[in-house]
Amino acid sequence: MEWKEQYGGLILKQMRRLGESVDWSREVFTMDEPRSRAVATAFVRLYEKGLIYRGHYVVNWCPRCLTAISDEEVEHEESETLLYHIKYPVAGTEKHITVATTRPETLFGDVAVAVHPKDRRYAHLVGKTAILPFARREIPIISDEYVDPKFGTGALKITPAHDANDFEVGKRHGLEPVIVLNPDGTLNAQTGDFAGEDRFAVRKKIAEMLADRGLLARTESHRYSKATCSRCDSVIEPYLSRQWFVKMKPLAEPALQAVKKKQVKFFPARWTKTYGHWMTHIRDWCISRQLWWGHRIPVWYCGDSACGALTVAVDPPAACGTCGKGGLMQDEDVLDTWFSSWLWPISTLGWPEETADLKRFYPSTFLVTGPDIIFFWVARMIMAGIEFRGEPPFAHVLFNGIVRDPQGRKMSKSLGNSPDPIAVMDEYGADAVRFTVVYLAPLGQDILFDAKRCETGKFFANKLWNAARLVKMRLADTDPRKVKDGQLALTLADRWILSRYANCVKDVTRNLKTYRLSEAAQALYQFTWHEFCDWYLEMIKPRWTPAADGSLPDEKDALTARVVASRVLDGILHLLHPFMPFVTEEIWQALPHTGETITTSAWPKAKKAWFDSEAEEQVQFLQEVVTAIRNMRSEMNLPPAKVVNAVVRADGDALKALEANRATLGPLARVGEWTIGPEAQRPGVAASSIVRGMEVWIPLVGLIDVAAERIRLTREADKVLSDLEGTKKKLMNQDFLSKARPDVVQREKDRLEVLDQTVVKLKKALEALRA
RNA sequence: GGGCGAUUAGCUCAGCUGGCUAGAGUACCUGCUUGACAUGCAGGGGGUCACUGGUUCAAGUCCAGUAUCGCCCACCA
Repeated sequence: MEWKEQYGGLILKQMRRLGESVDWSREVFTMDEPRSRAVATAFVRLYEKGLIYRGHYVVNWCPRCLTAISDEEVEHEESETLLYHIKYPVAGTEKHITVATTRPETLFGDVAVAVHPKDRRYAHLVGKTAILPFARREIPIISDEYVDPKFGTGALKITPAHDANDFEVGKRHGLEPVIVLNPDGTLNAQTGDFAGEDRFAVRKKIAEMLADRGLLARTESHRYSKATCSRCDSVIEPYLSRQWFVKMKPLAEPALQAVKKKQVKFFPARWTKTYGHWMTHIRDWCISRQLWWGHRIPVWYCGDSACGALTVAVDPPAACGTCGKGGLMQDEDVLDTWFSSWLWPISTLGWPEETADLKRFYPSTFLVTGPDIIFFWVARMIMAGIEFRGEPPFAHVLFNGIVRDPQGRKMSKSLGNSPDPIAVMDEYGADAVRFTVVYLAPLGQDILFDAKRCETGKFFANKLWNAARLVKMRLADTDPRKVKDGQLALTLADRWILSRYANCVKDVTRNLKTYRLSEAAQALYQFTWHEFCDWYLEMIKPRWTPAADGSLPDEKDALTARVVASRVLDGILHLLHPFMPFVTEEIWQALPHTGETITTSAWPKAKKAWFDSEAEEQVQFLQEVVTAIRNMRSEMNLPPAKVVNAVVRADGDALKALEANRATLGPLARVGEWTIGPEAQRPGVAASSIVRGMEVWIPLVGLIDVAAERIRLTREADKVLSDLEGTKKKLMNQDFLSKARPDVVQREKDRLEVLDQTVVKLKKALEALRA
């Protein structure tokens, strides 16, 4: 209980700090009374259905934990060991039969030597007996299909108590198993002089002694998969003991169907294959543990040896269910922790009582977890849900990637490579950590996590904070909620940001629906920073920034900017809220808002009217012009403070767009005077750039670095020429023209035209420099 | 032995339905005390998309195979 307070408390603290959205009033503990009752009830019901049984079997035994563990708790690792070829003398002859084993120390537990029935090499020995070295026991030489004649010597020592397959072979031949190990992995009294010594020490010693007696034919190195305990890393011993098991096949079948029929859907879908494979090859689940911590097995044994019956019950029975006598003893073992975990979806809702919660909340919509516990937990929850409630506990399962350290290793206590989440949050902030981790983790992909990467989220939060600060400041005492659409006059920039925003809403919402959280986060990051902040907030500065005397260029225009900016910001806050709950709530509260908390306010919707491809197209063009001018300025080493003039030769829509947005473009490109028109001429010495086939010049008398400009233009021309070549090639291809989609063909044609013009004009610009 | 993932800029990775003239963050170079933000702004260099074949008008994207790394499963001593 102390342990629970300490570590359970830490996890809860981390959850609160991370801002997890949790109903804290429903916190329960796996060992509390209602949950214990659920566990006992499940056991009793399965027992009564004949799905739980007790028996002697070879199980995975951990000599350090001193308990049986399930197959899932065993880890396998490719490893190298020695394969010992040991000669067993054949009784009554001078001959030997040589067996191959990796564990010579278990020879004391041998009860037979087996060969394949069709193996001619050994046919004459079947029926004879072999003499076990040291043990002075004779054991039969038998034949069994199980033996692989091609492995080792083709003769197999049979040790039923310490090998699951040998156990089966032994059973077929009516051979009594001999246990030679103590629970702690030392040899037992069966082994005479070796009793009390560790299995690995004995292995070495036996090998030496066999060699001394000429009974060790040879050793060879052998690759095998080493089985270790997932908790303590000790080498697992197959060990014959009495344990409780759950019969899995009947439970697995409906659970397998539920996933096949998409009643339960996995994200990413590939895990359904893993699940399906495991479910089809499932083996019975060993649920008893020889530990002190856990739910006791709800089984009582009659104290009367004449009766000896067992009573299985949820509540401790007063008397034996068979003979009615008292003095019952409860089973000493406890249950595998997963035996309570698999009931989690129902036990937390009050099962086995038919509670209101259970009726209302079962089944739930989805589960988030790691793929490393798909068998331990997910599969078993589905089985338990169907078994006890008649339907699966959830519709969707999201499998997160696993967070690894920068070297790609799994976070583990022994490596000490897992950062303390609280410390990371202290350094970067909870929102930053949340955002960064989601941003970095594509659906189901493991991520290499370095705390330093949380800068991404931290800087982003800072950016958002400052953008909000600007909006709040410029909003002055305007309350955008009270402004009617009719009071607004949307400019191109406004239409553009609303359109981009609508796209962003669509994108984020769609990605969230399919659990592509990282893509949703990236879309938000991109939109917020590089469209809303970098462009929109810059574009509207001339409109809503008051002069020194507090006056605005145009009241209606300023109002429109205020309303659009604050609406888009409000939308961003909502979309971002699941990723960064703290900072978004804080900002939202500081701005005019409706409702108590952003958490429960409505999720943004993209209004159809906002999608405006014309505005997007036009602004994109203007951005290209601005970028071209910035590029020229930068390459010509013109300081940002230096205001220059610009000349653009343009006509048609381009001309209109430029004319209409002079005031917006000026500050962005730091251009003072614009000369725009179809007849505009290169102004003598100038830097030039071609945007969509139109020439843009910056007159630079006395300022231009001719050599630098020539290099820049040449580089530009090279790139355009190679693009041009590719495009030409495509358009000369008859198959392309006839088979490609018409819009694709048209796009290539348009591109060709623009590129052609660009090349011509770049060449002209280069010539002009020569003069 | 089976299954699954990964292989794209120096590094960490996006790129879902094939149209990419291949992106982001970071690192790097240049210039900026531009009245929200130097946790910032602007500009720039940097990639034969592991390899080999195939399908297609068109492949980072689809198919087959190969290689390397990683994970999971499997009762061959």
